[in-house]
Amino acid sequence: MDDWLAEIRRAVEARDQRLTPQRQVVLQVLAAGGDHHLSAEEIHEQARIRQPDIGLATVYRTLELFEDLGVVSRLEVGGETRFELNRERDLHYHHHLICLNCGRIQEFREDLLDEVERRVEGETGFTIIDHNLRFFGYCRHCRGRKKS
Amino acid sequence: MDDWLAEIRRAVEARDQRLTPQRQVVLQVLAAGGDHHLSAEEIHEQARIRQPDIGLATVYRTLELFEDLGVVSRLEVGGETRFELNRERDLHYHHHLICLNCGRIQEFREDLLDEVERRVEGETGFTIIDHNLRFFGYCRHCRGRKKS
DNA sequence: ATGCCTGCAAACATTTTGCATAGCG
DNA sequence: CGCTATGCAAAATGTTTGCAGGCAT
Repeated sequence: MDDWLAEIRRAVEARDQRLTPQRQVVLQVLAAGGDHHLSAEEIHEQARIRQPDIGLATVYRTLELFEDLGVVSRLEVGGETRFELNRERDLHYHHHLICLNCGRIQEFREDLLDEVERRVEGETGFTIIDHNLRFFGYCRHCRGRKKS
Repeated sequence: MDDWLAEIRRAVEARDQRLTPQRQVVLQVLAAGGDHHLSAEEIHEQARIRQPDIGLATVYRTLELFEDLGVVSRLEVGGETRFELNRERDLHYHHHLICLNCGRIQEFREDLLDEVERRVEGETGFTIIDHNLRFFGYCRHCRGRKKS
């Protein structure tokens, strides 16, 4: 099961860097967060439960490292950045649904975008590396009531 | 031709607000920007050419108003927010291609997303109001050379 | 010892807010 | 007048950086 952690450790050490306790804690927090997309501040808060004097800057630096490694990806929403663990290989094909009322973010897996991507490349001459699709609306719970 | 401006004036006045000189200048700047997506700072800079003592806060407040009215939309990219005028009615169906090298943003019109949207609504119970699709890659000019 | 890592605080960039004043209707 | 709008400066956010010390090889 910690094949997972071991793999990340290998990737980190391949860059002559270390999977320190702080970095592991950040991973644990992200993993425990499930499908939640946490802000740096929230990750920091959670991390402090296990590692009381971890600094916010360390969290940011850690997230940056993990993003470089492809372990984590960032999602900019409403002026702040939220982070998620990339659990599968097919991270390319998952999109976000953002509730305009409660702010909750859920995910959706989908593979219909390849076609669109190819059309865009053909028509514009742009070489596409990645995409990012977000839907805004109201989740099941917030349906009907716009304020809450 | 200024059917356009008149329409916005009507929308503003319908809220018991006014289309002041400052607000008009912001509109002019956005209109002159063509397909460019300007940051608040850039809009402020341009606006000052015509209206030297317009304040940055006014620009922000104006952009907020116009966003409420659906006249302007915002695009968050790389930690900063960029603004664009919604020229057509079908603003729903235009997406952005962001060059990872030079940062230039171009647009692409597309209507293939309705299908995806309906599938998402069916499978998740989410009510979708809007979406936002961005492609990241290299534009024609930056192809090949990743640094420049 | 020589690296990478860390916490802290300061620096930064962007956006928002408070307030006194100005200006339209 | 009453109410919206403005400029300015201060405050609030969110993120990055510099640095002195710490820790693991």
